[in-house]
Amino acid sequence: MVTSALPYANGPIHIGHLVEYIQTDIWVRFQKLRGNRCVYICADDTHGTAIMIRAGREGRSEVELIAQMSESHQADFAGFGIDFDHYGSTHCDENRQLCGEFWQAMRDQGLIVQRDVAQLYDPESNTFLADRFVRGTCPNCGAHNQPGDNCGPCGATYSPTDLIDPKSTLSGATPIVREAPHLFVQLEKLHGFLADWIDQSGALQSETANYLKGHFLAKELRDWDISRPAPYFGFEIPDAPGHFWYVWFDAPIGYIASTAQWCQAHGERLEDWWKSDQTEIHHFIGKDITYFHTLFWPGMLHAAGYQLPTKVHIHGFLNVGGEKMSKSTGTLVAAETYLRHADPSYLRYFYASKLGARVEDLDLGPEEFVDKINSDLVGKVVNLASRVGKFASRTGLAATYPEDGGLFAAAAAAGEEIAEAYEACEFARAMRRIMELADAANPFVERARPWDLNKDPDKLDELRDVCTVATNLFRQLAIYLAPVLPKLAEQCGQWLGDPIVRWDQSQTPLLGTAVQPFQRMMDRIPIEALHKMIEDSRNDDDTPTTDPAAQWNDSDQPLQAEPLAPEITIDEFAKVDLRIARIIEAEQVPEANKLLRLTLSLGGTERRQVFAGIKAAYTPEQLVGRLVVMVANLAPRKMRFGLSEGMVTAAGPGGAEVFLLGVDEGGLPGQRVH
RNA sequence: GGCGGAGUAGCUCAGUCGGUUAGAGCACCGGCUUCAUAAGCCGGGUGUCACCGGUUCAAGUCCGGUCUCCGCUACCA
Repeated sequence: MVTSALPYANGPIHIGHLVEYIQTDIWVRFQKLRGNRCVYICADDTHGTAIMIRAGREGRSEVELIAQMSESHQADFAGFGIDFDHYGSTHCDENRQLCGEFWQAMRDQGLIVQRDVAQLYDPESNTFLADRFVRGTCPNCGAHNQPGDNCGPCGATYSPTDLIDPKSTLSGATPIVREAPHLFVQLEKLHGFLADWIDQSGALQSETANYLKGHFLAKELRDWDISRPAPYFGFEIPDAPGHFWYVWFDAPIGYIASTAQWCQAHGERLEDWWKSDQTEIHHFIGKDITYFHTLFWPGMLHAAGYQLPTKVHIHGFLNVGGEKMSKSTGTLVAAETYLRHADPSYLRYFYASKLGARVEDLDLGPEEFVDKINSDLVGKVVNLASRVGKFASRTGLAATYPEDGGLFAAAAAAGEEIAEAYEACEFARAMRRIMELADAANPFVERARPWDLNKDPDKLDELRDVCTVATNLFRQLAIYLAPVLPKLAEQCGQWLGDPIVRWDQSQTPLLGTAVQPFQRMMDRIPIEALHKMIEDSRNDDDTPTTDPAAQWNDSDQPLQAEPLAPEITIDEFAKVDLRIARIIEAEQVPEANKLLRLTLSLGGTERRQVFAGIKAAYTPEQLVGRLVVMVANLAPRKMRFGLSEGMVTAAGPGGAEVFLLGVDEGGLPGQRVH
């Protein structure tokens, strides 16, 4: 039983998602090629506030929205050769029923408690507001238009009910605080079980087990808020009318529900797949949803008497060109956009060549991508077939395997090692070994010189022998690569009239058979294709840029990261007393990670001590003597290292990217900024 | 600050149990070749194995420490 995480029905599939689905699909295809019984299950994750809001905004029902989204997801996956045994939806009767079963089990074991929760409620939309649907003024620093859970500028975390002047992003209305009963899972009651499972089962990569032990298991596990009051798009809780299961409760159960549908269609028993110790259960997920799958989910399975995962395979995120993907730079490439510009096999191979079994982010560099495809796949693998293709079609394959200097035997012997790498999800290692075999195969053709043999009619047998060797070496590669490149395996099978269906076909040469006319199997990719893809992707979502004098090409990213605050009056601005100040002392605060201690002079004897979070951006030496702009009438604040009596103005996202505001020539300490 | 990962050729990375002169692919240079998709073959490496110290007959590898980068996490005006 193998699953990938259920994609949320709120947006299209992009190349970041595809890391996981390609990784899983390769592993599943490998298992099947090895003759293992293996079922690959997935589904759309369809519930929650976001879906409800979006459907409302688009003026259609949730059911319509998720149906359309499911169709588009499945088309994207099909385009990349992701071969699910079944693709379902969390919004189905099977799931509702299974959720009820899990719920009852958890009730029976006394894991559920009820408590009132004060939450912001939008009286206009008649909706409780999730954190991200509220914006307001940060209670800590006063920054405007901040989201409901944390403040961008100061990083403070708080509850949305703490926000000053909160506004609903749905209606713009001022939310009211409303108490509503919520149901909680007392996860702490499963603490011992989870600790044992994480420690003993071997289901988790060591770094993940370590992370959980350090961050969650070290203290008491908090109750998990598992219900949402109406209105909510999801399943109503049978014994708590007006309350719905939180989407993260029914989503993983969707794995089982989707399996149930598959069972029904194929005459299988669900128990054999989810309640049998004869069946391995493998989840492939991204690191962002680690704790749902390593704490809540095992707890739920345990409570309901289902089999626990054999392995939770966790992968990292995709970067593009060394940076996080982003819409504005066009690196967040939609699956559909990719397919307009490049062959899906390329991405499958590229990811395979980068993926290991650890939780590590991977990087897609356009140059590296093009190099790998053109050198490895086209130059080495496919070209091997291509260079004898024409001759082989004429001669066919010899009846007995000719002398090849041990090449075929060596490649056959490498099969187990390659298989082990696949099995362990060390795809990069597998690809490396396969390319070594391809490297060894090409010199054979060179030395045998089939093009010379071809000119001499008397040497037809010799030519056939050479073709037999080269063709079989290619076929071995195609078999080893079949999990990654199913299309190539298919092409190879058609060419030689012998479909690739089993791994151990790599151990025996194909002999005494005719060969179909050779057709090219794969094209080189020009780097421009990737540039166009990114260009195209940038245009995909954004309106065309109407740039009259955009000669500086400034990104809109900073503004998006921190949208404009609400309008204020001149009087409100006047309350802020900004002054020019001179930094007369600057020193490190050894215990602080980000802070420098500054002494500012406002001229004369007026001094202020300020702690500024600019340590990563400036050294004390760079600062002494500089004029800066400070907030001079800010209430003093006691910090761990002393009293901070003001604030130095600076811009930038933070860390080393902090830029102090300067003062042009002539400004004097103590002068007010108007 | 805590936890985890990484640092080896211009780039991407192998390097097993400590054991010969530290490797591969790509890129680059020279030659050969013309079957093949301007593909292929042969040859070409002067690397501070991040740094310092230790153990050892022997350290890229083991131990201790330091630095840098990445991820998560905390603190942070």
